[in-house]
Amino acid sequence: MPRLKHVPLGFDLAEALAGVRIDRAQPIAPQIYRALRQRIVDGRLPAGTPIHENDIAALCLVSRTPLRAAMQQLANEGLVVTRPQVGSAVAGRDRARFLEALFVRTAIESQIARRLAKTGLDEAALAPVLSRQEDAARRDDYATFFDVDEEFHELLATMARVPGAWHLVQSVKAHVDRERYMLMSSIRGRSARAFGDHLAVLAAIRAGDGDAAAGLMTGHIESVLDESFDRAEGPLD
Amino acid sequence: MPRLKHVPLGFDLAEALAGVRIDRAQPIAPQIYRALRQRIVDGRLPAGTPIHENDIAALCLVSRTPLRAAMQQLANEGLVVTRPQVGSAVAGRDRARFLEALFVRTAIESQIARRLAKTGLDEAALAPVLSRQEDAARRDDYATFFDVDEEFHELLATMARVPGAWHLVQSVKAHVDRERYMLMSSIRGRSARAFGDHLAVLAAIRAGDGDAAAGLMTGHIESVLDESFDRAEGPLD
DNA sequence: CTTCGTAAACTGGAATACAAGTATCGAAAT
DNA sequence: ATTTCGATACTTGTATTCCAGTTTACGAAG
Repeated sequence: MPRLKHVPLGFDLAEALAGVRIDRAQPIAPQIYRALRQRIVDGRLPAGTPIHENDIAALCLVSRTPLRAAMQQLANEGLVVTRPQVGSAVAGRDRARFLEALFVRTAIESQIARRLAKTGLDEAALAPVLSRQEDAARRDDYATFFDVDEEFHELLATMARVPGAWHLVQSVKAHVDRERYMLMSSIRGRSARAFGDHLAVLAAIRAGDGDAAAGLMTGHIESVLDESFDRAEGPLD
Repeated sequence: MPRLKHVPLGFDLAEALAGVRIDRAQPIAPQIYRALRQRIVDGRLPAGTPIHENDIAALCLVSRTPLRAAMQQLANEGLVVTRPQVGSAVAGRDRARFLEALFVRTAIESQIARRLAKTGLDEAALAPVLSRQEDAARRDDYATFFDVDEEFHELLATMARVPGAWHLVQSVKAHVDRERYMLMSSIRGRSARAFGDHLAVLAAIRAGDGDAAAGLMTGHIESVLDESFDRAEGPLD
């Protein structure tokens, strides 16, 4: 049986896909997509894990059709690699792709910061998100800060009237988030630092200094580089 | 029969899809995707054209399965809108989406210019593309200049070591290209002007002036705005 | 004549069945 | 013993079939 080997030791696929609950009343493909994406990002599906459409479909109790739709989107984002008539697998962590994702994020989000410096902020919409961030930062709870951070950046894109740009950022963000998840547990005080970054960016925006806001945003996004990427350099396919 | 009406008068779908030739020896879905995308961009499939999967599949002599894969990608890029259980149609021209696409292009490509100002250019790879541009510009042949322009921008992304970023730009570029196709025939000397823009950007890059290069690139990309978008403001769905 | 209800038919979504291609494993020959 | 050739089995890709939801059209009633 020419199944792709290199399954990371006694790794149980069923366990990794345990918590997949499908709401049959809603479109299935996006649900499968989100479930797989989340599991790839947080490491429950490590790089190199073979993705056999039949197996996954059976484990998730869905047919191959919606699964394939999800797989195609995943492949389009570079999260899985699929060789026709051979098989698919979770894409290996690739430094070049990671740096590209970082490039795209900084390019788009720094431009968003620049624009907001001209157009101004919607402080009313910002306040609740900031308060949640402050709370998470105070408790140094990076797991929830992770989610609130997402909210924050999305809100900025919405305020800049480019929600579609945020959609695009999300499609590459997975590669950044994979690294962030690796680093999450090891760093202390990381939430507080990120929160500080946010406040600095906002201050520059309020001051109307577009260049400064863009630079601070770039630095904030690239701060993930500070915590040694190389340490986690895993094996590539 | 609850088929989506509003077919643009006596518009023949079969004629618009006349030149679709499928190479059965290669994956079908990408071929269908490219064919439809091109026809939407160049106007052969006008905004609002209903896309009935059965009809299209029959006209292209393929099954619905690969067609649906193409449609999903098209929908993801916003080129077609699909209401579940109702039907799909070519997306209407949307000024907001167009401006967003422009925003993303300028954000990424100006950043590419900035980076190249630091890292330098690969003049050897650049030369042939430039010569083709000059030739097209001299003949004021905007149709072929259109293609060479594509090459140029892609080459810049490759030289900046972010080919994936270009892939992302392409996914939004369709919305910009739709406008460009509208304006193509009406403007004279447009190729020469665009070529001049390119030379200016390259000069700034060679001079190592990142800010200037970024600004020139932004101006070049946004030059499509000069030729009155509003003139072609079509009906929205 | 207008409005509401019902039914039919078309649509997209999912599941199943079929075809083509490749890598692996084994056997045979050198 | 090693290398090469062939068969087998598993994979993705494509086609076909089936199902459920929604909309529109038609008819009846007020």
